[in-house]
Amino acid sequence: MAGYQEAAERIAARIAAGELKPGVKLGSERQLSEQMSVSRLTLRAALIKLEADGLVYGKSRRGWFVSPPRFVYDLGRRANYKTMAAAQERSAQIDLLDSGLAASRELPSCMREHGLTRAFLLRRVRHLDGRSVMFESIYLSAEAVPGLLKHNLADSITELLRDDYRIEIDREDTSVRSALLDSMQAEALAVAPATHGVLIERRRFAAGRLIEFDTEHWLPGAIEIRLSVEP
Amino acid sequence: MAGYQEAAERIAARIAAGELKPGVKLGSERQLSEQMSVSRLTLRAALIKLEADGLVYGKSRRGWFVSPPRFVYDLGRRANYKTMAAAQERSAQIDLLDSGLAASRELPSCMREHGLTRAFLLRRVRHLDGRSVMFESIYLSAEAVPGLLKHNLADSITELLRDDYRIEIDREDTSVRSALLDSMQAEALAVAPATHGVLIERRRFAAGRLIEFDTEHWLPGAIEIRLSVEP
DNA sequence: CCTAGTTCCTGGTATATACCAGATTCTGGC
DNA sequence: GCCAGAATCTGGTATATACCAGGAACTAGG
Repeated sequence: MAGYQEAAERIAARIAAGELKPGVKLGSERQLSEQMSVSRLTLRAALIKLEADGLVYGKSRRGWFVSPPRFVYDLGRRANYKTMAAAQERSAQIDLLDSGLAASRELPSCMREHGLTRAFLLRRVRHLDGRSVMFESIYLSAEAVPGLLKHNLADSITELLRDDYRIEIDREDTSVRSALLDSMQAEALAVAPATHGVLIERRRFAAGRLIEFDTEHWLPGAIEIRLSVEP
Repeated sequence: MAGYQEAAERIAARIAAGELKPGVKLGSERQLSEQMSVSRLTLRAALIKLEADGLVYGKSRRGWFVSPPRFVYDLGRRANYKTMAAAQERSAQIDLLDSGLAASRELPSCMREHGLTRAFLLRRVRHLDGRSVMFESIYLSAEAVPGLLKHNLADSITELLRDDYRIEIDREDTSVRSALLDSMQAEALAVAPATHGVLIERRRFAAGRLIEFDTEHWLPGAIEIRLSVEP
């Protein structure tokens, strides 16, 4: 009786008991598998399941760690990332990987449907307590934000639109689903290729015009999405 | 050069080309792995990745199938499941697995915090085009809905509350995250044990009182959550 | 023609083994 | 004491093999 389910339960129990604290690195896979008398593949299966459940997370070729609490992403409140993180007593950081005009080939179809032909594309990685947890691609209508690249692009885009361009977002369509990370995203987040994640897509409008299209790939154990509605 | 990534791409290409249509069963794992000149484990890894991306789905011990389009779950519109499914031209069905008073041990903590001591528990499975896609556990405050078990529990609970109990939900707190299915849920949905899924939790209030607590475990490839907000 | 029981097939799980490339650690030279 | 290069360790991937229990298909009996 040495299945991955049992191995997962034993590790989960050690975490629940407080024996292993968030951020702590588990031993190496070979080491753990020997300790628990299972093969390395079985141990790996257990870790991958625990990762999907948000109890541990793996950093590619760097080991497995006990997960901190999920970041709570409130779709209702329009607070920016760093403010939300501060409210949860966590440190946040945004890295700009890439910025420029999107090639017309790679213009998202939803922008083309709205008659847009040119857009800026930003690629960013968001960190939480030093860990990279989200990869985002932001498309901004080039007509709406001329000279975008001269601005600070490593902070809240909402605030940039409001303060520098006087654009107030008045509608936001959000979509959430499960999706794989492509190789660029996986590498940027230092996770195994083809890790699965939570994909949030947002279309943001001002005065009926599509201003921004945004895809956010979150590591699945790192986020919890919340929403309060009053019909 | 025979990795799971390449195998996944080849299968994805066949689906994208329309060669394999939604609902169609792929060959057996042994058969496919031989065709593609990879080991069965490698082929399985490819299928599991494709499943996380929503292109195929596995039914435990029954094979792998090409996924139909995701069910679009609009959090904003308060339409019921069957209506939403009909609008998407899909057939929906709800099975009641279990109903009764919840043991006080298994009363969810959020209900206890609201001073509730007794609740009904319903377990249901929702189907889409004949495929089971979601497992839900519904806790209803026993004070709010006396004699609940005499009613039809295989249809919209919202409508039951409104029509039979004159309870109008005026606030709904929703939470979405990634989570594993437990063995009961996996069995009811006919998927492999410890499959990962999308967990939607809802707390529903009427006149400031918690009426209902609901957990919905969706198969990850079967659902897309949408929301439109106008600040 | 329908049913019950047997057989075969399938996916789910487990093992041992191997190799690669990126991270980390160690070590020798300056 | 610092730095660059080498050796080592680690996770990621791939193979072959094996067994089990649930599903599906077939077959024999009514």
